[in-house]
Amino acid sequence: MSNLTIMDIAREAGVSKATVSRVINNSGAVSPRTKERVLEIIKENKFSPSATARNLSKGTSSAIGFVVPEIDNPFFGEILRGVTEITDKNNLTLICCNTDDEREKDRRALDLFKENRVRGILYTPAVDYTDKKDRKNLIRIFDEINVPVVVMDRNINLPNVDGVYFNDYQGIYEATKALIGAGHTKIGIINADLEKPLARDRQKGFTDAMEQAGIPIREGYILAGDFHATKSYHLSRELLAMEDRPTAVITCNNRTTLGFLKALSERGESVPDDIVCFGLDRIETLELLGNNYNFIERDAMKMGREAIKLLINRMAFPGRPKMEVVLDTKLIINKL
Amino acid sequence: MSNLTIMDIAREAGVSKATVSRVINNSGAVSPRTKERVLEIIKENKFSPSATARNLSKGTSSAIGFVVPEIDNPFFGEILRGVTEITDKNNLTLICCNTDDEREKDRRALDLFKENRVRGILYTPAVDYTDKKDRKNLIRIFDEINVPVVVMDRNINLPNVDGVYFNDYQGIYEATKALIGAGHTKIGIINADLEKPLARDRQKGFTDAMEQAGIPIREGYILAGDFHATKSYHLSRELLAMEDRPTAVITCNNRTTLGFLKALSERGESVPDDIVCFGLDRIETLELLGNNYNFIERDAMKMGREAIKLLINRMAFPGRPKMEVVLDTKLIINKL
DNA sequence: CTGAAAGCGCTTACAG
DNA sequence: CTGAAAGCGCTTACAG
Repeated sequence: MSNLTIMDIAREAGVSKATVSRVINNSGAVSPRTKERVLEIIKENKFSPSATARNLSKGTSSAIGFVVPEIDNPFFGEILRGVTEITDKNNLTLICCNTDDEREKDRRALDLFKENRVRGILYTPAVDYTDKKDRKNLIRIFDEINVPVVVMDRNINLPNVDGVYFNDYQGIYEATKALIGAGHTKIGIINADLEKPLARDRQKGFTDAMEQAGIPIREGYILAGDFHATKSYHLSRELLAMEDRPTAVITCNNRTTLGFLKALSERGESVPDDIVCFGLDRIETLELLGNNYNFIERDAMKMGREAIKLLINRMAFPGRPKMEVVLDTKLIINKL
Repeated sequence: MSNLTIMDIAREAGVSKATVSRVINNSGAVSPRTKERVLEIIKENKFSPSATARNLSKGTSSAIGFVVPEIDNPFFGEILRGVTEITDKNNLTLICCNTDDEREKDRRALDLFKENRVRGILYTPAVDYTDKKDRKNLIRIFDEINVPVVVMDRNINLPNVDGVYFNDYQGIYEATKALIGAGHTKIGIINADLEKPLARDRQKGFTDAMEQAGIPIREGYILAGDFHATKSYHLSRELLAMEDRPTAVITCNNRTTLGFLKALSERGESVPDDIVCFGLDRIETLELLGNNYNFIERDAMKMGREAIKLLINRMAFPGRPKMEVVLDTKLIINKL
């Protein structure tokens, strides 16, 4: 049996489609008696109006595009959870895409959103779009889609686009200061490619803290990987094997931390006795197990909530100036 | 500037809407010259046809509903990843919902899917629907929506509905046998409420293996929690504090394992020296760190892939008999 | 090979 | 308060 339509309901209620529509939307004037009768029949038949037809007719849509690079990374899982918490309440539909950090998939996701005429996009870029051409291209695509966009987590400095970011600079800066305060001077850092904005930002937090304390930075202690565990693991092995190695290491995201801890445990060493670790992001498993690493906490669920709120706000006020929400991080210190 | 329509393209190309439509869909006959011209103009204008209008017109949809209870649990994150891998290739749109294990949200997700006239649903139930009334209700809802459904992971035995499940029974059964084979006789198990089908299934794997080996099962070693870490933690504390405690413990999902390991590490004890642990599901973090627990591996990404394949197949062959895919698990043994 | 027209299931001025 | 009609942006028989 195919789906009922508004026409079926109208017929059965002995009214016109228009009236049924008014009842459904609670719009216009409908006499109480008519309304009741129509509602009754709708209920009886478990009728629910087609979102597709409604969207076409109204020229709007209830869909929000959501795209993240690694949907199986709990960090993004939590963001998504924060988002759904609010979309659910607002009757918004989430179209989810996963890009595996590939530009091509990023592109396809945006095409999909365009075809579906989404009302807004929650976007964590797959790559950093530092390449001039890629960047121009991306900006053009957003121009074409022409709906509100909120960038999450990875700030690629798009003109006139809202965003929600963590204050990673501050997090790393404070973590570094905390280590220095605890007497560490030989501090290493495992970061990603320092050409990339995200990595640069974090690196600056480190450098600033070190310079302010008048502590020289040793080139050999600065490792530039790619934010993934494997790379971090290999870099960490080298670092840990150095003759004169750091007494503390800062890792710049949760994957990096894991790579480091793996290299460490392979040597039969552990934190914080053999070396101190200060990581970015909570790692739930380790925390549960009482692992003594220190971390900079970032509330991903909150990021999700803020992002969708920003988007909804922008949908309501398309003309308002660009807004960026920067979420503070928090140091969780176990032992330095 | 609002979106272009097929009419704009038609006008500019000097043809009718029908022709443009044929070009877009590669359907019907269009002269090569016309086709080329139309394509040219489409490209120039970055035109992409409205999925909404197309869906309404064709009476179909490109959307698949995806609903899981805990989107920030990496297990479901991986399932989702497996799903997107295939939907991306088939130009299917994923509408994601998160239910937090709440029946009410489960219900709302299905309503949403109905309104959006999705073509199919990938469904992990929020609750087990053992309650007769709830169950009837659910079946009725699916009847109303009347599109293919594939249940994932949690088998609630819906009549005539496809599903993809792991062979948890076999996993636990083999794990238990492995423990017995290594000489353990005092084996505990941390499971969920044994009234629930999921838990019962796992429990049976345990019981069967023990009985076949002629080993008596001690009531006190059987803990029934709820598949969450906190509950497991509390139960584990009691278990570990017993005078005559087990030498090995089986934990029935990743959360349960964490709760157990937490209770253990709090006592200053660790696996496998103080007690052996055999868990269901890999825990990436622990593995990376070389933690010596044993686990039953379940390939969640594969579950995602199989589920969407089953759904696509069912969409193509609506009349075919019910199919269930049961994925084998695999023992990963470190030290028993 | 191409176009005019009807239709998908709604919404919304407009008229009464 | 209610309905007839036009329109949203497509697709698809049908006729030529």
